[in-house]
Amino acid sequence: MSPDDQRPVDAETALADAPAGHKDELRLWLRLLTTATMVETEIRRRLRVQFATTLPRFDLLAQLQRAGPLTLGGVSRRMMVSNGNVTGLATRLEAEGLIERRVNAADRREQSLRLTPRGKREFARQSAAHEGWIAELFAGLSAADRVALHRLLGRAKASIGGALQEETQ
Amino acid sequence: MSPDDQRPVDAETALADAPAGHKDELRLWLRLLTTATMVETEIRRRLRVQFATTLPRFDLLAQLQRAGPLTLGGVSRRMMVSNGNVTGLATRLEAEGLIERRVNAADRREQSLRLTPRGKREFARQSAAHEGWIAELFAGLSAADRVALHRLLGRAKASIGGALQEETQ
DNA sequence: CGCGTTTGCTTGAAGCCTAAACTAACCCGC
DNA sequence: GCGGGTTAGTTTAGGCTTCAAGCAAACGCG
Repeated sequence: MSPDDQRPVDAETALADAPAGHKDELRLWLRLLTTATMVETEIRRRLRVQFATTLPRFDLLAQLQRAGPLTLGGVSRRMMVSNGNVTGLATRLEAEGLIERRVNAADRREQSLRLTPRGKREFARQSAAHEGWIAELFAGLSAADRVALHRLLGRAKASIGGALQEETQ
Repeated sequence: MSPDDQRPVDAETALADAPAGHKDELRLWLRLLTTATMVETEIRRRLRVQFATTLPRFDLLAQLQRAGPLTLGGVSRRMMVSNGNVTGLATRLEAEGLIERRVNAADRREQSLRLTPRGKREFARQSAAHEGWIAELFAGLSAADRVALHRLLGRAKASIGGALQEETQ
């Protein structure tokens, strides 16, 4: 039973010790994933304990705040999630009185979502805290490193986007 | 209402156009998140269509393959997920005949998970494909960029880890 | 020895998420 | 106008995930 090391071991550490091949890319991917997961988990935790909300709810409010009234489909595309997902999320947020639905008279298939006044207030509080949390988590990175990282991630995104394109074609 | 732009818009593009403050870090975080999400979504999709499996299942098999027999708790720590999560995952994988549970005679609270022969074969196939997919997605990045990105992500991880530490103390 | 604590795992309730099937509304061309 | 195709949104089934509560085994210490 391998007395089993008890300290927390992150996925990357556990996985990265493999032989040769494309292991280079694999290590990069694991580190990217681990980093994103660490931040995401912490943000979810803080949203839960400090605001009794969740990341998807917060994200949906953020879309409405920044892009004005949106259809469900618009939110779905922006959040990169499925249509059905947004339906459920919107239902819950509406029930909580943070957003409201309004059917588009000109095209009755569509409905636009918008923040209620209460939703605006609530999101403003959450958003300010959120911005601070992110700043705090990345504070250990120099400004130059942040810029460099941002640039390299841009290239990574382009690489991935390109690969996805080719696949479709 | 708002004829609504129809092209896909990723979260980052949609969110990053905000005023001043700690927006620097926020933009970095959004790009990091978007990049990771793009890869993850594609990997999930390919696992589903090519192997009729899911990412968490694959990850659990990967842990067992690379770290030998593990307790549920060991898997939980390595995968950075909750205990209850692993219970359900293990139940499904056991039902599919890919792993087996074995109670530790010396400590009957513990049970070790290990791959069955069929699990080993299945994972070997999936793993080879997975490695290729990752290489493909990051192929547009030069070796130098990959190294630099890996290094910067290491610093980001350290920054985040540090912030989490302080919080606890 | 015995009792309180810790540890490993399971359960239950709730929410998130997807793909696929479906409904309703719109559009287009005849 | 009307039928075929498209688009917006909902529903359903299934899986993933968490937290919190709970149970049983083991530990530790008086």
